[in-house]
Amino acid sequence: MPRVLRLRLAVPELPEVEVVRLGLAPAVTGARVDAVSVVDPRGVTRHVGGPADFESRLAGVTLGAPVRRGKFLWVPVEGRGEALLAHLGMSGQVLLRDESMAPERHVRVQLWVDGPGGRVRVDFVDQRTFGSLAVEPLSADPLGARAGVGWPEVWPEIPVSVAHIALDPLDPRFDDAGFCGRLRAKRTELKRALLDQTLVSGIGNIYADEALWSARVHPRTVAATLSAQAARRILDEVRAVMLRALAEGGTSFDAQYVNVNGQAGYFSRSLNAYGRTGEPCHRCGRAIVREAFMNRSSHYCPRCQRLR
DNA sequence: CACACACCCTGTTTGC
DNA sequence: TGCAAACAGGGTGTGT
Repeated sequence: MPRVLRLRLAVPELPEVEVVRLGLAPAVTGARVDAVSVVDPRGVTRHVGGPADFESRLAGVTLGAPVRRGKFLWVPVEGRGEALLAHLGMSGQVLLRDESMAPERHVRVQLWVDGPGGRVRVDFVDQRTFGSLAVEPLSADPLGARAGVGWPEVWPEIPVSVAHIALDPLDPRFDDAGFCGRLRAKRTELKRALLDQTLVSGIGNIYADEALWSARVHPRTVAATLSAQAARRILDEVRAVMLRALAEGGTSFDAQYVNVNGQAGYFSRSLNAYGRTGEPCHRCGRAIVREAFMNRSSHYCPRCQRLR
C-alpha cells in the first residue's frame, strides 16, 4: 500500500481547508525545508517576488504550526516574520508523499521537508490554477488580538493579504451577535452577504445553499429584512453544516496515512440542496430549483424557502 | 462607502 | 460521432 496522505477536496471551503490543516500539522510543524521547487509559476501567482524569490525564501527555514482563517491557510516561518500562505482556489490540493513517488499531473509546487514525522514531500496540486502559494510578511492583526484557528494566542499576527478577511464561524472568537447585526444592516441579497468574506469567512457556494435550505430561507431574501431570530438561525445552520462536513472529513482522516482514494466526495451524500436540481426536497418532496447567480448557481426548495 | 459584476483558469459534461 | 458551448466558483479589481 502506498504511503500517501491525500488531502482531497471536492470544492475547498472551510471544512475542507481545515482537514488540510489538520493533516499538514504533524508533517510540517517544526520541520526543516530541505528543498523547494516551483514546477509551474502559476502555482505562486500570489507571491509578489516571483518563483525564484519564493524558493529562496523557503529554502532551509524551519516551519511552525499551520493556521487557518476561513479558506486561507498559512504556515509561519520561524524567525523570519513571514509565513507560507496557501489559498486552494477551487481545485487546489495539498498532498503529502513519499519522496520516491511520482507527482500528480497538475503539480505546481513541491517542498521537501524533514520533520518529527520524517522526511516527506509536500506537493501543491491545482488543476484550474485559481489557487496559489505565497511567502508573505506577517503583520499585526488589525482586528486586534485575533488570528486564526490553530494560531498561538501569544502571537496575533496574520499574513498581509489575509488581514481584511473576517473571522470564520468556527473561530472561538467569532462574534455571533456582531455578525447578526452586520448581516441585518446589509441591503444586499442574503446569499451574496454569506459569500462576502469580509463579513464572515469560510462560506462558499455549497455551504451557503445548504445552510439556507436548513434555515428555510430564500437565497435572494434582502438581508436587511431578516428578523433577529432568522439571522441567528442562519448562523446556527451555517455552523452546523460546517461541523457536520468537518466531522465526516475527520472520520476518514483518523489514519495518519490513507489510500489515494481516501476522501473523495465524502460529504456529497449528505447534501440537501446543492447539486440536486430537479430532485425531491428531503423535507417536502418538491423539486429543488437551480437559479443562475453571480456566475454560479443557487439551489433551493421553492416551497420550503419562500421569498417574501 | 456599499454594492454589482466581469474576469482569471481547464477538465468534464452537456447539447446539437 | 464530433465539436462547441456550458459548467464548476474562489477572490480580486473595477465601475456605478
